[in-house]
Amino acid sequence: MAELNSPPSDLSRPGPDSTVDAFEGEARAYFAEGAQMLGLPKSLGEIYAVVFLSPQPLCMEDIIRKLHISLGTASQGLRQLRRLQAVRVLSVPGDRRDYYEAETELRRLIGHFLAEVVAPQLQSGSSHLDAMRARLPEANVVARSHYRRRLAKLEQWNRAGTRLIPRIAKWIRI
Amino acid sequence: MAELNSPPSDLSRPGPDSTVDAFEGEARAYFAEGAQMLGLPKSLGEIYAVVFLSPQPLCMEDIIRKLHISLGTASQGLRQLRRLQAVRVLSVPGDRRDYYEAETELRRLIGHFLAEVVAPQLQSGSSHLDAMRARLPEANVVARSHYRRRLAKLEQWNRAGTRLIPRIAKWIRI
DNA sequence: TTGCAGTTTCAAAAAAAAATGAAATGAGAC
DNA sequence: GTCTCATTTCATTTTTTTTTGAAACTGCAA
Repeated sequence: MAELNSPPSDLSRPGPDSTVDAFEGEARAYFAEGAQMLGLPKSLGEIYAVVFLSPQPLCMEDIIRKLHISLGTASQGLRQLRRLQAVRVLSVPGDRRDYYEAETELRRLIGHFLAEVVAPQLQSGSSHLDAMRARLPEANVVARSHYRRRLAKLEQWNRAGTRLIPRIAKWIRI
Repeated sequence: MAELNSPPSDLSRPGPDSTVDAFEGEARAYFAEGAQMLGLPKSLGEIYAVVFLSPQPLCMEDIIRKLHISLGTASQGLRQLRRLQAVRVLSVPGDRRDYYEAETELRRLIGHFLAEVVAPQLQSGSSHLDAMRARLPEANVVARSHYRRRLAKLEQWNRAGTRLIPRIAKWIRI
């Protein structure tokens, strides 16, 4: 209840508020878990949570202050979020800081994730499959046809994935 | 070329063969990367690769010998693969060891992954959202409606995911 | 320019995740 | 039932990932 009308050091930002903190804490946990399921660092999810919830765009310093993380973590986390286009960068004239706001369209978030994370994975997979085909064991006829069948199955998976990816982004409605 | 006709210690298994090794090495890399993209341990992918490629079912000892991993890693990896129903257990009468063969139907692999990994995540997410709704900041009217809008968006995502999951498994063709 | 706030980088530290292997457990051959 | 060997468990070690923060860099305001 301390500073309802007395901002802490910056004019326009609200001070500590226990209901906001509890609410934000849940949101951070929500996104942290989501990030981890996608194989991304927990801190990435937390940074996104803070930007997602904020009514105004935030600068890096705001994020550091809210999450008590280091400069390095914030900088690298924001870099990744930018790469995934999960945040947009805004420039304020007369202020050299970068401000961030969240991309909140699930359709776009998924589209960028597919393009930045899944597609490269499929491409790398495809290289492994090419290498496998070049090294098909010569062994005996029975074994060879077994390996060939397995490889064919993997190639089928990879092709299916490659064809599907561009379509999924379009199918998403929300 | 050493032991083309002289199995190493077990009658029915082929000995070292450099073309098989190179082929399998690529397959292990393929599945290791795939596992990591799904947030699963690399060793899980490698174990699956070995079982997936093997013409015969393998026992744990076979896997340990092929991958040079410890008993504990093999046991825990197989436990997870069983949980995901990515491998099936076979019993051979008169042999107390368990033998494993791979589930190779992508449709089923995806279905089990959705059920065992994604669905619980959505459920947990849903709890966080409930907690958020119970803690909606009371602040001023403008802020409150902003938070409410954000929360509604997350709830919409979660519902979409929950509705989608059972359908995806059916849509998969391969 | 020049100075400096804002940002990035990166070597080192900390934390988290995974692997190890010996001891405990347990299933099934005998 | 007993004994053996396959498997599980789990405290410890190793490896990998993430975080930290100080130094280098950048580009804008003055």
